Amino acid sequence: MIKTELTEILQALGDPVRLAIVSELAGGETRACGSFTHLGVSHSTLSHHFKVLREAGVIETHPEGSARLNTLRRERLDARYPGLLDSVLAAGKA
Amino acid sequence: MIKTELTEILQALGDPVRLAIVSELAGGETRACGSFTHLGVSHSTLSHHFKVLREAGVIETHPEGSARLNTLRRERLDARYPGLLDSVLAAGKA
DNA sequence: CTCTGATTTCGACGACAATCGAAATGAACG
DNA sequence: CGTTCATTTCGATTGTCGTCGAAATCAGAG
Repeated sequence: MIKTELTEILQALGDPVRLAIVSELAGGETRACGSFTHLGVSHSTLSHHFKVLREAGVIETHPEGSARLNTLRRERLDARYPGLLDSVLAAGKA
Repeated sequence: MIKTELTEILQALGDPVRLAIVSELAGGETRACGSFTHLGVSHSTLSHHFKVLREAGVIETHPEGSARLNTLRRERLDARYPGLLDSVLAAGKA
């Protein structure tokens, strides 16, 4: 299965936990990894999902003190795939 | 993993073969299942992918003579998830 | 330097997904 | 009804995915 960049993004967003993460990051606020425990998965699983989103180019992580803050790479996604993120987020909110 | 309707659609579109099928159906033409052999997978695999797309509500299949014609359920998708299909198709074309 | 809190990596495991070939189904047609 | 063509289902295999707990890493505080 030859995975393209687009299918990788769609696949990354196609998991409920990851879609919830992206949805919560969509407000623009940067959030630490540890603030997602309410999603009901363990820390190691969360870390795995962050890695998938990072490798798909959906989020980026930069260390800030002892924690790591995650932000949505909205500009990059909007430039490369116009409207995609917005429609997914709008659909997820409804 | 509690799969929602949206994540099911995103996951369905997150496979290269299925995205290619949807892309080719986007012209509006209805195509028989058998006309996708150029994607490099067997008939049974094609049938499986059509089933996934059908169950996700992305396409519909109606028998026409001895063959089955597939069409994209564009109106339904556009109504439920405005802009989603268009942005995915535009991204896939670029 | 050690302790502490936050995150990642490491195996491991069960579930699911993509794929195939072969067999079954179904619909026209002689 | 039997043949033929198109599609689906079946059974099997192989690989990937989501998940966990435990161990490793890493950055700051004492």
